[in-house]
Amino acid sequence: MSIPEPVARRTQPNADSAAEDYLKTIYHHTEWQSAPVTPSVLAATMGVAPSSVTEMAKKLSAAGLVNYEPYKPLTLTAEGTARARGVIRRHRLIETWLVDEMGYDWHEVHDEAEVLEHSISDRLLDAIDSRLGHPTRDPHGDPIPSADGSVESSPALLLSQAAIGTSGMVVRISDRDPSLLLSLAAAGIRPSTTLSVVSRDASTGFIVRVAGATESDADGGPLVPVSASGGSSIWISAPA
Amino acid sequence: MSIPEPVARRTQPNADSAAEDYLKTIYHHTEWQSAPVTPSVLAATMGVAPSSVTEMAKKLSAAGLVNYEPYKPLTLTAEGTARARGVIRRHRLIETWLVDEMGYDWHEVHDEAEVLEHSISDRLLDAIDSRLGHPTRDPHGDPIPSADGSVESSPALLLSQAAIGTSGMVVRISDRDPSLLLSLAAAGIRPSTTLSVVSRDASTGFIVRVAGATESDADGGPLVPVSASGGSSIWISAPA
DNA sequence: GCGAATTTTTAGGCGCACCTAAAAGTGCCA
DNA sequence: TGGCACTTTTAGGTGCGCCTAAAAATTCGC
Ligand SMILES: [Mn+2]
Ligand SMILES: [Mn+2]
Ligand SMILES: [Mn+2]
Ligand SMILES: [Mn+2]
Repeated sequence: MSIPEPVARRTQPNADSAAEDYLKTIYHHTEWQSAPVTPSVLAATMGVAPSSVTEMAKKLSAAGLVNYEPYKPLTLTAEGTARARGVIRRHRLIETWLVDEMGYDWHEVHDEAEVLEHSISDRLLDAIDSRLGHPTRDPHGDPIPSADGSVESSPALLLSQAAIGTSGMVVRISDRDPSLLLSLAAAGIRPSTTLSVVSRDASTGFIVRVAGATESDADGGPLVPVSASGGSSIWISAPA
Repeated sequence: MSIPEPVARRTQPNADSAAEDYLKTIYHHTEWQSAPVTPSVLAATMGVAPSSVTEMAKKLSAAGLVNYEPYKPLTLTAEGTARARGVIRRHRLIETWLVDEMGYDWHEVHDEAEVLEHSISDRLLDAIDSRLGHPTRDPHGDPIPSADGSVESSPALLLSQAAIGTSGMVVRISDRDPSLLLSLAAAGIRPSTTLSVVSRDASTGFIVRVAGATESDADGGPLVPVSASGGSSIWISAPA
């Protein structure tokens, strides 16, 4: 007859996933290019109003995660950086798991990871990490921060900033645009593919030569067009 | 120089996970025992104030998921039942996955599933379901609703309601109390274990005899004490 | 069948993460 | 150096899911 136990079920639904997304986005902006992260930039990236950024900036500042002074760009504190890397670690391990074990293709994983990164426990994250053998790169070539917070950074060059004739290995491709990922996969372009820049035109886009999987295909594989926006989504290894 | 794309990142954090938990809890109350689900009962189970239940009841009623009339018990509409089963399907498949593939023990999975049940996509749920071979029972013996919404129900008897001398197979053990699960596992009691009720005392608890894994151990295995609350957490198959 | 105890609903608030509109600050450049 | 465009902050407001306290309805014991 006992009432079914007042189970303290209120595991708060989603903790502070909004805050986590702000931290992650601030970190992201400094990860590859490093322009100052102003409220307007952050607002545009996150799809919120600038005033929302100001509000959150104050909260994160009060929590010691963000350095905020009115009218100045936002930066992460050491603690904020650590937290951001934690979220990114989750995101990328989840993406890797989805591709390696759950039959997802690389263009399908971003949105799922965007949600799960806030829900998964440390325990489960560790289990995934172990199963995958502690990977250091996600399916898009992004480095996976290690559990202790260190990140392997490889210097890279945006395709849009490479001179004609430059060649290098694809290091990383932004996972934000699924259709780009789909078309690049079709063209055989993935992290570790070797490319060379054949032509570039700010408006039209680029043409790259894709080296075959084997080195034998010496003087070049197929020519592939890459849109202008694709050019700002592909990083190649910086020439030595 | 382009601003980093106004990605419509607002995948709403957690959809309506609160609503899902209400539906699930209402369903739960009718799944094993069927007392009327009043606001006070629901409030106690969910750990919220009764007034919160009334409010949510109105919302769910407006959404066509719950039948609500002031001062009457809540019931689920057909649509509400379907939704509840969907959440429960997610919950139990996640639990099964955690135990079968991720190295969790059965007493550790409930809380993780409580969160993930609201975050996982249909796509991922299907992938998990396939990997596991479309299981029909979770680690605690609870039936997993199928994708089309049907549920296999096996008539069962609460240990606390079984007469002395009754024996039967454990069909299901509530997953709400991890410490109970831990001690039952230590005593070798799991779904499909055969038990017989040796003694019962409403206040002290119960003593059950656990049959060995093999039938050979005919006239009985070890005697195990079960607390009073444990008695309301273990279901055994109803005698034929 | 009536009053008291209990349950349920209503009323009014709170924090969160968002918004729009208005005010204030910054910085460029004529 | 002053004006003006642009950015940022402030002010005030919304919906959600929760709360407490008070009011209303129901139920139960006599
Ligand atoms: Mn996210
Ligand atoms: Mn990625
Ligand atoms: Mn839940
Ligand atoms: Mn279970």
